[in-house]
Amino acid sequence: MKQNNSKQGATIHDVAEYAGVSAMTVSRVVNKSASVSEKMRKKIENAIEELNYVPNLAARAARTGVNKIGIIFSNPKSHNLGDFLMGAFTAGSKLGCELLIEPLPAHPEPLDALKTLINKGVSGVILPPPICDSLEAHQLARKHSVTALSFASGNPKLHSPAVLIDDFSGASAMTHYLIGLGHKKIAFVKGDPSHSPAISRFEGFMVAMAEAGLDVDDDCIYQGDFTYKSGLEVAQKLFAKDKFQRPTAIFATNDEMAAAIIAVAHGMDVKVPEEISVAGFDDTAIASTVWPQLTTVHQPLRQMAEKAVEILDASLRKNAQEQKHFVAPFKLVERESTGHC
Amino acid sequence: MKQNNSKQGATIHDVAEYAGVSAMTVSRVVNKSASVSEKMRKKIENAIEELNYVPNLAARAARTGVNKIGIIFSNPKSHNLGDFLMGAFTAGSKLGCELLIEPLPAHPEPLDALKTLINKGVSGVILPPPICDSLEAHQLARKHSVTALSFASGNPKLHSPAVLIDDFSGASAMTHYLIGLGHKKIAFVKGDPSHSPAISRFEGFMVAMAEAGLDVDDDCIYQGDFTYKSGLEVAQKLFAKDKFQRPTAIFATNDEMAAAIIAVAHGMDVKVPEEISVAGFDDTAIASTVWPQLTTVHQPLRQMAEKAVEILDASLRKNAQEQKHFVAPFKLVERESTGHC
DNA sequence: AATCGCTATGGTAACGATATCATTAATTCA
DNA sequence: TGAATTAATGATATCGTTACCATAGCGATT
Repeated sequence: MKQNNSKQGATIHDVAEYAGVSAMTVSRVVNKSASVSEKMRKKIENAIEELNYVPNLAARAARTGVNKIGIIFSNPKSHNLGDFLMGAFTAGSKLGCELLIEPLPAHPEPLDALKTLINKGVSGVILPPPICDSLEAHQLARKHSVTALSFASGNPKLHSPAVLIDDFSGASAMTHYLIGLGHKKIAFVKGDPSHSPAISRFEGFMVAMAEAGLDVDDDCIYQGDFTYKSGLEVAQKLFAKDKFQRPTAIFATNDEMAAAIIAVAHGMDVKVPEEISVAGFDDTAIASTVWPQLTTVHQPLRQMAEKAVEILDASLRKNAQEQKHFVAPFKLVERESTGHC
Repeated sequence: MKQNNSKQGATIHDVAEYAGVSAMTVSRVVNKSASVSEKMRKKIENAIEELNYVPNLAARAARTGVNKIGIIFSNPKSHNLGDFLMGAFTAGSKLGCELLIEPLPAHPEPLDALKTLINKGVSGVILPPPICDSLEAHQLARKHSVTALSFASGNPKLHSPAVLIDDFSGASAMTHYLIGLGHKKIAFVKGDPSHSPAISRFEGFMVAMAEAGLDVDDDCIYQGDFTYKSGLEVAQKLFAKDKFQRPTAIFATNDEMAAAIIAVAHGMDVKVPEEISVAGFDDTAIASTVWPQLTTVHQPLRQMAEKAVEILDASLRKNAQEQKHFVAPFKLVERESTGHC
C-alpha cells in the first residue's frame, strides 16, 4: 500500500467519476451537508474507500476560509504544554483550522488575552483553568459570537462545550488505591483554591476516605498552591513530625508538589516508598523525571486537546448536533513512589 | 486600525489594482521569484504596506501544494517540548507548511522514525540530537532528496543546514560567571557522551577554567547521563565528602541533573546557594520549577525551532541563497541557586 | 390537470494565489 | 543594421473545493 506522497492522490473528481456522479454530490457526502439518497451515499463512500480519497484541506480552505481557534494557556513553563500542543496541532492540521496561541501571563488582565484573540478574529477559543471558570470570560466570548470551550475545568458550564476528566473520580481512585496498599493515615495536599479541578480532587479524596471508613485528621490536610515551593513547605512541616505520628502516605493535588515532597524526603533520609508513599496528579513530565518516579493519575492531555479542537471545529461548521461535552478517561499510573504500608 | 477579521482583508488583486499593475507582478514581488524593476517593486511594496496585505496561505497552498516538514523528537516527556513545538508551529502556520511529528521512542530503530517520515512524503526534516549526528541519517535523507536540518547539534555538518547555540561559549560563560562569584573549586557533571552538545559544554568548562588559571581535579568531574537519577547519584557522592573538601560550586550539563543535585542538597541540609552554588544548562521548565530556582544557560528553543522551520521552508522553495546555519544567542539566566563563595 | 413544494442531483463560477506562456521593450552581438 | 537575446510585465488557465442556482422527478393539494 503506497503512502500518499507530496503528489496529491485522488481528488474529488476522481471519486465522482469512479462513482458515476458529480463532484458536488461527493462533496455533500464528505461534508454531510445536505440530503443525499442512501444508495448514492453508499456508492460514494465505497468509492472514497476504494480510491483512498482524502479531501485536500488547502483547497477547501481556499474556498471556505479557515476556522480560527484561539488557545489561551496559563503557564508557558508548564510541564505539560508539549503534550497539549501536540494534540491541538494534530487535530488542527487534520481539520485544517488555524490555531492562535496566546499566553495568559503576557497580559496585565486575564481577560485581555481573550480580547486579543477576539480581535484577531477567532471564532472559537479554548479556555483552561482558571479562566474557564470566569463568567465574564464566557460572557465576553458570547457577546462576540465566539464559542468558548472550557478545558479541564472542575465545574464546566452545561450550556457551553467542555473537555475534561472526572477529577473527582480520579482522586477517589487514587485514594482507594492507597487504601488498598494498607494505608490508613493519608495526608492530602490541596491545590490552588481558584482552580476548580483542585476542589473536585479534594472532594474525591474526602469521599473515598469516608467510604473506607477512615478518618481524616485536620492536621493531615495541607494547603498548597500547585507550586513546587509550596510542596517543599508542606513537606517540611510533615516531616518535622515524629516518625510514628506521621501519615504513611501523602497524596498531592498535582505532580509538582508531589515531586517536592519526594525531594525533601530524599534529603531527610525518609525512604520513599518504604517509609512514606507519595502520589501526585496529572502525570506531567516531572512525574517521570524525579526519582523514584511518581505514582500519579494520568490525564490524557494530548487526546483532550485533540478533542477540544475537533469539537470547536465541528461546532463552527455548525454540525451543531455534535456532542459538546467530552469526559476523557483518566488512568492511574503506578510507579515507584508508592508501596505497601 | 482594524484587525483583519475572519473576513479576508486585501487580496493580491486589490494590491495589484492599487499599484496599477497585474496580480502576477505583485506575486513576483511577494515571492522574490523573478526579476521586477526597482520602481515597480517600490510601488508594490508600498501598496502592500498601505493595504496591509497578507498573502492567503490556503490559496497559495491550493495552487502550489504544501511543504511537508518532518520533526523527529527524542523525548516526548521532555520539559522543553512545549517551547519547541510553539516555535515550530508558529513558523509553520506563518509559512503555510505542514508539520509532521514523529516521536523517536516509538521506533525500535532510530532510523525508522526518519523512514516513516520519508514515507509520508516530507521534503525536509528536523533532526535533534543524537540522531542529528548520525551519518547514516543524513545519508538516508539525501538518498531520498530530503533536506535534513541538524537541530542543536554539538558539531553540525557544514554542508547541511543547522540551527544551534554555541554550547562551548555558553558553558564557558557560565564557568566564568561562577569564577566571578569567587568560586575556585568547581565541579562539573558531564552529560550523555553520545549527545554532541554535552561534549562541547564540557570543553567550554575546561577551557574557561584553564583561562582563569584554575585547576580541575579529576575527582571534580562526574559522569552523568542527563537524567535526574544520574544527578541524584552524583550528588550523593559529592555530598558524602567532607564539607571543607567539597567544591563550592557545581555546574551540570543540563537542568535535570542540576535539579536533582539541589534536591539532595536540600535534604542533606546543605544550603543552596550559601554552601554550594548549583548551575544548570538549557533553561527548561524544571529550572524555574525547583526551589531555589536554577541559574542556568537559556537556550532560546522557541526561536530556534521557528528558524529551523523557516530555513527548511525557504530551502524547499529553492530560494537556495538563504543562510543555512543559524547560531542562536544563548543567555545566562541568573536565579537563586548560585551565589558568592 | 395544473400547481405547489419537496428531495435529489448537476452545472458553473469563484476562492486567492501561481505556473506557464505570450508579449513588449531594451540590450547585445555578429 | 538586423537578428538574437534578455528583462520586465501581462493574460489566461488552473489547483481542488464548495456556494449558489438551476433543474428534474415525484407525490400531494386544490
